[in-house]
Amino acid sequence: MSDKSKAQSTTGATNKWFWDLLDDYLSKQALKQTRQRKIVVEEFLRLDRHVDAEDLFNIVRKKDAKIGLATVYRTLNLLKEAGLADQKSFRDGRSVFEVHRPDQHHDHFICVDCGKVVEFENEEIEALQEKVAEQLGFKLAGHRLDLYGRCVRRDCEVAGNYRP
Amino acid sequence: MSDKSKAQSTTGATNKWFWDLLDDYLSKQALKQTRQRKIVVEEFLRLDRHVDAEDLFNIVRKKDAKIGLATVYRTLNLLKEAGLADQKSFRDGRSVFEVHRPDQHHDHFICVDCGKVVEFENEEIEALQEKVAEQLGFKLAGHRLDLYGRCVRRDCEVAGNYRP
DNA sequence: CTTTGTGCAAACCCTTTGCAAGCAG
DNA sequence: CTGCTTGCAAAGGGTTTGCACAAAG
Repeated sequence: MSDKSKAQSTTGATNKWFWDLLDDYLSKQALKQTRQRKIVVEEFLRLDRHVDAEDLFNIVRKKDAKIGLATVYRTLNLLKEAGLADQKSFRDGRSVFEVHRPDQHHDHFICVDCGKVVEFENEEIEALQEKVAEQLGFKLAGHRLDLYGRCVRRDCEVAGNYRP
Repeated sequence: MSDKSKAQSTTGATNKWFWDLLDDYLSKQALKQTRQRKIVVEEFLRLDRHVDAEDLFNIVRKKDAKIGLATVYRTLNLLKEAGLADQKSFRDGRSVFEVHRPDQHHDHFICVDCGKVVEFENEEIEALQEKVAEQLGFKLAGHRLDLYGRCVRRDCEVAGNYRP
């Protein structure tokens, strides 16, 4: 568990790297920069947490009521193609997206009672993963680690709503 | 990476514990033992690997052409309720089921090119997970670890077909 | 201008559900 | 007999796609 909060800013200021990579990708693929894309990405970055398409859609439509859900999906998929976002599916059916940080990967702890998600990072585990991959004769490209359990909160009484 | 092959048999012989628990569950819940359920569970156990509902359906219908896909889904969900099977979703939309082994949990390595899945187990990682959970103030109940990478097989050229 | 992007709605895909008929207990 | 189960088909819920119009380069 290291200092995971240092590099992240809630403002868009430190996200220049993201926009740079995105611009790069767009021009290389001869894709276009549009108002809608800009809004979706801005909000995605501003939130800076895992969101599903509909979450983001509801936020984005406040900025521009005419943006469609399909555009949000298309933009998120674009980011995924560009390697700038990761897609995961925690619960069934619905999947969530989050900014892909090449340097600073984080894993998740999900409370099986209230569904709360806490992010964490552990270098020892990451190192062991590399080792395991090597032993198996694979070249590791990425991973996903979700821990499930119960958080020790008084207000966490919503038992049974979420089964991994 | 320990001796994970020792306890598993491909025949149904060592699966008595499973049937016992299932029978228990059924009678306690006043549910019924039916021909269809028996066939679905038999094949599920015989395969002894992660399968999606349609996979299993295609196998099961060879034993009984009249079994419906819905029944397969219902049976798998029953096993999940009973705590005898785990459900995971590797790729989008489709989820896979596998026998829940309380004693012997395994994680997965998924080739991002050919989609091949290899199971592994690493006690050090598991131990660290406990530690992390404790540090976060959680009580660990389970986990899911998927490693993504490329396998070193000559016949693995199916690049781009699978993105985690 | 040419080509990509957008909105809308319909199409898709996996999974669940309603219903009448079928069986286990 | 009672009520859980099944098959079928239709409905659901999230995601994608076809199409005509809009807009970026």
